[in-house]
This record gives sequence, structure tokens and C-alpha cells, in this order.
Amino acid sequence: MFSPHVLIAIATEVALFSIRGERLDVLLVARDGARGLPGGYAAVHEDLDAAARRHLEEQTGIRGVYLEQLYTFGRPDRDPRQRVVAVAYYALAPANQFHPQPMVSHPSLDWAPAHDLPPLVLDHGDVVRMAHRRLASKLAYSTIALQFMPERFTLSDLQKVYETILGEPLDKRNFRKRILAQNGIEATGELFREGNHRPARLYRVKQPGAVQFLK
Amino acid sequence: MFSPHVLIAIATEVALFSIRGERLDVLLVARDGARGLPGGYAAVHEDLDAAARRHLEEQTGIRGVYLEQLYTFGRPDRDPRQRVVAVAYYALAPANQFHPQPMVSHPSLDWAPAHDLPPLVLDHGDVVRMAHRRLASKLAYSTIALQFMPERFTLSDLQKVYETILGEPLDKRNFRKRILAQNGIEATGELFREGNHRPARLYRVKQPGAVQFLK
DNA sequence: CCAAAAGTGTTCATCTTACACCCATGG
DNA sequence: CCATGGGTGTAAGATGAACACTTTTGG
Repeated sequence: MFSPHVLIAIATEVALFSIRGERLDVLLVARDGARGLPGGYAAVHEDLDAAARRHLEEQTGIRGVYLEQLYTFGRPDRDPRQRVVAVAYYALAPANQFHPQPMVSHPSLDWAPAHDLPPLVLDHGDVVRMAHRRLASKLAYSTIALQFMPERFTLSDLQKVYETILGEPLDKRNFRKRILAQNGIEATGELFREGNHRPARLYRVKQPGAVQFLK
Repeated sequence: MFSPHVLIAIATEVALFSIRGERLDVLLVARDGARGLPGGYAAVHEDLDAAARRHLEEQTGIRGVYLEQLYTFGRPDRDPRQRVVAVAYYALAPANQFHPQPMVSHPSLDWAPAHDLPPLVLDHGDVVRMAHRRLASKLAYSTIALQFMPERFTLSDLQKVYETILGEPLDKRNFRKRILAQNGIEATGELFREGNHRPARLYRVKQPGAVQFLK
């Protein structure tokens, strides 16, 4: 049906970010001694998004996260061994503050700081950097940061997410005004008590699945 | 080297826009009785951007235009006949005001209004709509509209480009302030005389290749 | 009572929007 | 002199940025 001159292997690659402590981390898998992003070939009759999710789950156990296509890398020399076109994605997983159990128990997995990546295979470093830029710019005009939040969270938690991704401190009062005006979250009425200080109000995302655009 | 289960045909598709008259038009090619976007398969060792440009030139004669990757469509059922992943692009060609000679002489080509598309093959209508949205939003934070301009143009010409893409009229004074503040164009000192009214200053793009981001 | 983080309004500067008239030309 | 599009500034409103103190809790 097809000339072999147009048949190409397609791989998906997923940069999965999470806020851990006060760092933006990306999840890496070890493969033959080097580190790279979770991913692999898409099967002939497999949807690309599904392939990205499948490899992510198979290699990390993570599922149900926000996933967005980033860019397709098609330079013929990007993989020196063979011709593979890579459809890159990025994904966001909730901060682990309310999930203290390690999300990852597989020994070949580890987190690396997005700001200070170790050497990665192929062009995976470029993927992470491009995803990080996209994420940072999306903070300005969407509610995408909510995808990092667990079921219940405080405004300080959310502010730390913004500050971590942007790499700069934000004014607390202005931040709260802005976030509450976006109307994407609501107070649960509960309080979160921790440490020797005033307890914080807990909030939840109104529509956990949806990322809305602002203005 | 590869299992045949991961070998997939990759096609590029290009939505080429131009401002013609006061419409945003997209260039269509006729193929077996239907209309679609210029494009075709990428060869095994061909760069994807290069494949998009090659098919565009082979089918329309157009080259040297601004080209940007849009999205990769990977649903297995997008082409009912066979499995083809489509890497979609959009391209921008200068308005024809200073190029009155038809850019296209091939009989199987025609322009269609982006706001009112005829039925297109496969998912090409989705590609055009997505590209149009991307273009409209990029007007707000980049100098991408300059890619529609010929070598010399007036501020009224440029304003018509914005108005046509956005589908709404803009205030002349505010528009001029904004554009000149962006610092992407400069007056040539020449005047353009046409019709029985005051001649208009001609401008040129400072860096014709570059699209700069604002703020 | 001390330390620590939560919570809360106002002012100033900046940017955005609305708006109307004169200018230069061709016919 | 008339019609046509080119060209220009200002004021009001909206938005964003800066900023400090009180509250509640645990120890």
C-alpha cells in the first residue's frame, strides 16, 4: 500500500513535571545507562495521545494526568542510529504534598530539577526546556497551574507552584487577588492546620479536568 | 531494524494564508475531485519542515514564506483508507497588494476564505481553523502579522491585515501607536500616492525574517 | 509570650481605550 | 471646492505593582 520510502517510526516522549518541595522536577527513566524521558514507539493503529499515555503508564505507573502535545521533532539526524520522528508531550502531576507516598517505586526512575538537568539522551533536554517555557508562559493566560494541585490545597501551596515555575517570588496579596478573580477554585470551608501558626483555608479546583483560558 | 508494527506514513499539510482584498484566504489544491491543503508524505530521511516546504513548492510554486509547525494529528481513524499521521503547518504569504500578478497560475489551485471554508478532505478544515486561531492569538503577542506584508506597505495596509484576521475594526490612532511602539517597522521616507487623497508613508519591516515576541 | 505563616486594602503608576479634527491629494 | 483616505493627541478608565500590619496557632 505504501512505498517503504515513506514509512517512518514514530515515538512519543513525555516530559512529566511535578512540584516537589520547592523545585520543578521532571521524571526521568534510565535506559541502557543513560537517562531520558518516558516514551516509545506508537503502534500502527494507535492514537498518538494514547501511545504517550500508555508508555508513561507502563514505565512509571502514572496515569490520569494532564497531557498536552508540545511539538513534533522531525530532523532526520535527531537519532543518529535510525530515523525516528518524535511527537513530544508534556504532562503535569499534582504536587506530592498531600501524597506523601512515593509516586514512583521503580528503581530505574528518578526526578531531576527542570532548571538544572543532567545530560539526557537524544534531544530530550530540548523537549524539557521547550515544555518548561510553554508551561511558564501558559501560567499567564490560563489556569494550567491548577493541574499541579492535589484535591485540597492552600493558596500558599498554589503560590509556591507559580513561584517555582517562574523562578521568582510573587507578592502574596496580588497573587491572591488575581487567582480568586480567575474563579477557577473555591474554598472548601475546611482549614489545614500545620506547624505553630494560623491554619490555612483549603481550596479545591472547581473543574479538575479543565484548563480554562483567561480573558 | 524496526518492527513493521511501528512504521507509519507521515504526511505534512500546510495551511497557507494570505490577505487578498479584505479577506483572509487559504490556498487549496484540488485532488481527485475534492479540495485539500497542499502536502504529502515525508520521505524517510527528509526533515519534516523541509517536506512541508517541498510539497508546498511542488504543488503551488510558493517558496520562501514564513512556516510554523502547528500540531500533529495522530488519530488512527483520521484517514479512513490507511494510517497516516499528519504533521500540520501554517504558512503566511505577503498580501498581494503590491504583487498584483497572480501568485498562482496552476489550474488546480484556488483560494478560499478562511472564515467560510468549503468542505475539505479529511481533517483539513480542522487544520485551517486551528491555524486561524493560533494566528489570531499570535497577533496579540508577536509581530507575526508583518509576515503578510510586502517590501513596502502603509500603516493602513497593516491595519487591514489585523482587522481581517481578527474580524473586527480597530481604532486607527491606537493601532498606529501600538505598532510603532513595537519597533518592528520603520518609515522608508517614501510616499505612496494612490487615489485622490493624501499620500501615505511607506514602511518596511526591519528584520523581514524574524518574528519577535512582545513584552 | 514568641515565632511562624495566614490573611487582608489602598495608593500610585502604567497601560488601554475612546474619541474628532485637519491635511494632502486628484479630479 | 469636493471627496477621499492619511495623519495626529488627550483625557478617562482599567489594570497591574508596590507595600505593612493584624490574626491565629503551637510550643
